[in-house]
Amino acid sequence: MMNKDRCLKPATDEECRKAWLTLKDTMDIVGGKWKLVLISILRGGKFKFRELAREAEISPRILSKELKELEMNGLVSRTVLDTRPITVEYQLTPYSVSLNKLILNMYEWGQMHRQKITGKQ
Amino acid sequence: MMNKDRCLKPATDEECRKAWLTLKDTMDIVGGKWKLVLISILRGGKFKFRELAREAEISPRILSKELKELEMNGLVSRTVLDTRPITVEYQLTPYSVSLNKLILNMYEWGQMHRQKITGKQ
DNA sequence: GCTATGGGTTACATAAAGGATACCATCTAA
DNA sequence: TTAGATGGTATCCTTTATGTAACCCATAGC
Repeated sequence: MMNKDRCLKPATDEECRKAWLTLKDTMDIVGGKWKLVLISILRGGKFKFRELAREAEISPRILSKELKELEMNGLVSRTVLDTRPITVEYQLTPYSVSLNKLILNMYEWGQMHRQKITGKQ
Repeated sequence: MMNKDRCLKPATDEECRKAWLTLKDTMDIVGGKWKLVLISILRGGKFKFRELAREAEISPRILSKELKELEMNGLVSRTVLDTRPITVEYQLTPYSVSLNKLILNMYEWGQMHRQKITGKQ
């Protein structure tokens, strides 16, 4: 139990399966080619749809899909502004902050690993 | 700078791009359908090729590919035993421990997020 | 020789992800 | 009235990921 909590070493097949499903949940939300790119960009502030498309060099179709998913998961909010013509702003939600530790970990591990394979330059 | 180190909020496009590439490195190694499943299973000890295939319910073709990638990245070691017929054992390397924090973070976030969307049961 | 087990590989098929292009609708300013 | 910006959607296509089935090689037991 302690063991499981500290290093997630599942003792039984059941536990292993549950652990995997939970990891998969996370991967579904943060994985794929664009999710983390968009989150990174949105850390810079508010963006309109086309601004974001230009910034990330992503096609509108994919951008639309990704933003919907991020919005559904409570990580991004969409605000329609009553301007002429109407504009839509996307920004990170306060909840998205909960990902900070994870993203930082991924970043650190990637950096460490790169140093390891390129010979600790 | 400090900001970047603590919450990875890239200030420039360059930084944003570099951050993304580093995150992508990590995703390449740990992402996909099988990598984390196999790592989870291998936490249980040594496994032979077919044992692992049975355990994970993965086809030999994919298993072979995944194991090669994990091995290339120094996370899994492959040992040929001089038995009749020869057998091959796969196990996690000491280096794989470096992923523990990341995996635990992913697990915790997934758990927390699930509680959030299912209404904090 | 026949069959079984272990460790895979090869060839082929399907599913999922991502991309390109064109387009729709609304509005404004020229 | 035409052109350009806004926020997208629809259609089609390519690439990558994953799966299935059959097969190869070696050894051991019968």
